[in-house]
This record gives sequence, C-alpha cells and structure tokens, in this order.
Amino acid sequence: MNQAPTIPKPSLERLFLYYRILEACREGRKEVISSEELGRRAGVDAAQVRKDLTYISQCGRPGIGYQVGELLVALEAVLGLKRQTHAALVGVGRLGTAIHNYPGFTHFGLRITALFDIDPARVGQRVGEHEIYHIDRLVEIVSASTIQLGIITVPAHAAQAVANGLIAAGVRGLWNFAPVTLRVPPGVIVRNEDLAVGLATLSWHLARSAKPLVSGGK
Amino acid sequence: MNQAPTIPKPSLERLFLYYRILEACREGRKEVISSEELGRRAGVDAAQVRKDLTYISQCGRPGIGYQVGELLVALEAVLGLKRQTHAALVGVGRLGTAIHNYPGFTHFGLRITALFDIDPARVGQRVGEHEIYHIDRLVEIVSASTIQLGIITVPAHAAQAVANGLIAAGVRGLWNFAPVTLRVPPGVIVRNEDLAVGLATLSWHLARSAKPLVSGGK
DNA sequence: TAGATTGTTAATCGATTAACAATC
DNA sequence: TAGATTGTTAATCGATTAACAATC
Repeated sequence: MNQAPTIPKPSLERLFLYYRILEACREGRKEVISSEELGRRAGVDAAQVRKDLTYISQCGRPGIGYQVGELLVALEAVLGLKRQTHAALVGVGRLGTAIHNYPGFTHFGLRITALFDIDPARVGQRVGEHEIYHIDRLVEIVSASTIQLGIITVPAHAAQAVANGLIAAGVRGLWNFAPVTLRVPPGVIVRNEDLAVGLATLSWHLARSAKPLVSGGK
Repeated sequence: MNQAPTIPKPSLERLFLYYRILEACREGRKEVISSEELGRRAGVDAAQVRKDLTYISQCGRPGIGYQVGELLVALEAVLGLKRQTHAALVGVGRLGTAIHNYPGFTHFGLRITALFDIDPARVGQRVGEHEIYHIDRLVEIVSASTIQLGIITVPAHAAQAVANGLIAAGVRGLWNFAPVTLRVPPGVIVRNEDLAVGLATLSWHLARSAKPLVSGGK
C-alpha cells in the first residue's frame, strides 16, 4: 500500500532535465533555486516544475525556493541515478560505436558490457575494454551475464531477430534505434529512438511554418 | 479559411510510422490493408489508426479497408515526403558522423550540405562529397546557402553558441543532440534528441518493473 | 443479404495551466 | 510586517478509447 506514486511519463523526463540543471547550479555554488528560475532554464512553466517536484518530495520552502543540494539528493534517490544498468549493444556500426562512446551515458549509470556484430571483420576486435563477439553467441553470452538491457543498432531487417535473441537471453528492456516497431511479449520494456521519424516531424514543422499563412504561420 | 487542420503531435509521428509500414506492404504486393492490421503492425490501437488517418483524407472504404497505393500518395502529399530539407551539421565527432551516414534520413528528404567542426585536425577533411569547414565560417557559409536546418552534435558547453550562430545565419529549425536546453527566439523550431534522458527513463522503468511488488510489478 | 470495416461522435482519461491559501 | 514563493486544488486543454450508424 502507499506504493510510490507512479510518475507521469512527461514529468519523469523533465525530472532528469532538472537534475542536470541542478548539477550545474551546484558547480556554480548556487545553493537555492526557485521553481521560476529552474523552469526558465529548462524551458518549462514554473507551475509545471512545482507539480513535477511534488512527485519527488516536498523539499521546497515557501518564500525561499528549493535547496539545490537537498533536491539533488532527493532526485538521485527517486530516479535511481546511482544504480548501474548493464547493457549489451548489438550492431557495432557507426551509430553503435557513437553510443558506446557517448560520455553522457556512464553519467546516468549505463555500462555497456558486451558488444555483438555479424560482420566477421569486426568480430574479435576490441572497442575500449570490450571485445566484439559474433551475434551467434548472443544468447549464450548474455544469458550468462547480469545484462538487463539490450541496445539495438542493427539495420531494420535484422532488428526483430536480435530483439528475440535478447529477450530469450533474459533481457527485459530494449533500446531500439532500428526503424521498425518491435513485437515483444508483455513485461518487456521497449523504447524506440526513431531518429528518422524525429527528423521527419521536424522538417514537417519547418516546411509548415515557412508558408506565410493568414497570420504568420507558427 | 479552412486552413489544413493542424495535426496533433503524436498523430503526426504515427503517420510517419504508417508510411513505412505501407511501403513494406507495397513491396510485398499487398494492395489493401485494414486499420486493424496497420495498427497491429505499428503497435497502435485500430481506432487510433482510423482517427489519425482522418487528418490525411478519407480514403478508406467501409467493409474493405484502405488502398495501400492511394494512402501512400496521400501521406506523401500531406507529410511532404518528397520535399528536400537542406541541413548543416555542426560537430563531426562520432555521433555527427553516424548521423551524416545514416541511410534512413535521405529517404525522408534530408540533405546534409555543409559540415563544421572546431578541431583543426578535422577541418579540411572530406566526408563523403562534402568538406569539413572550421566553425568560424559557420555564419558566412550558411548565410550564403539554402540551408534551413541545423544539426547540433557538439558537446553541451558549445551548443548554445552554435545555435546562436545557426540562427544568425538564417536557419529556422534546430535538431539538437547536445544535452542542454537551448534558448531560441520565437519562430525557431527546436527538437531535442536527448539520448541520455531517453536512456535514463528506460532504465528507470526497468528498475521499477524489476521490484516484485504486490501483483507483479508492471 | 450478411459480414466486414470505415468515419465520426461521445465518453474517458491524463496532463497542463491557473489560482490562491499557507508559510517562510 | 511585506514580499516572495511554495504545495495543492480546480479548471482547462488535448489525446485516446469506445461505440455505432453508414456503407461497401
């Protein structure tokens, strides 16, 4: 009972944004921040900020604002920012390599501990401290590990098979960069990072705002 | 009057998804599809599919379904899929290179026609058919071009300055991969592709579903 | 005709915004 | 005390889901 209240998805994403801003505040020796300023820096309404922060705790003080340090600690606890997530990355092409090396991820607890590819030229190579294995060994190796998350950076046509393998190996979350909708059994969490759709919506809005309509587009 | 009805953001993204599925149908010589099947393949409710498609036209037939060919043409027109978007990419690191080479983008009309970096070792190199210019020449070169979109793949601390330069050069849309909230004047469209936040939310859900609560998590 | 499936309206759900009493 | 700013409630807005008459 009194299970932690489930945080709405958009609020959750904003909380991570606030966290980063607060870290910058700490670095700048800023000790207190108001919902108004936090909102301005995050591009979010002040009322929205206060609402979001109620999912964490009540650590603001009327008339004063929020203690940066306190809020950081509370966010770390609720967002689980000290927890490590072990991941396998499948598809060590350019995008896969970029993700493997992206500095921002380790900061949020991601540890990529296994790499797979189908290209014999890549198999056996080392990337950082890890070796690239052949995709045939995916289930074997992941099953024997503590890996909880699969990162899919293979071409679209191979993505479903890779997802199946990862799930068979016991992975319960997928971060999918391939431009396809994956079918997964209930209980498996999928996040699609469909860059092409992201681009397409952006350029749609762009083209749309360009047409000088009645009152100037927007 | 009777201006094209503005499409809700989530619907717009799904329309691009449908488009890809319909292309696959065309390839498979499938001529008719129901909202139910399209929904199943896209991971979307059938009622939702029908609703989304009303933003395009009424090209379904009761009792039959949708003509794949007709729907593709209608989507191409409304989504502007034949239109080219010229873009400048700033920050030719691993992520920048991955994006530059990502095959799915040209398919949605993206043409990256200028590349910039601050690293003297990279400036002057060629990537595909384009040369990498020094970031100092950003405003000069972009101003003189037909570039409408800026892709920001620089480190967080440099992103706002890059955004300012792109906007000064007349760009009206930004695709921002840097983990910061950009401040832009009204009329400039920004899409943040914040991968670290994406990952963080995914691993939050993962950790949360792992805890065996009252009735099995979810 | 009977069965299938659309387009649309109404009901539901969820998130954002506004307002303000409580409090530092 | 006066001014600032929170936490929370209520009002608004927007998107999803359900239901069903129309129609192939």
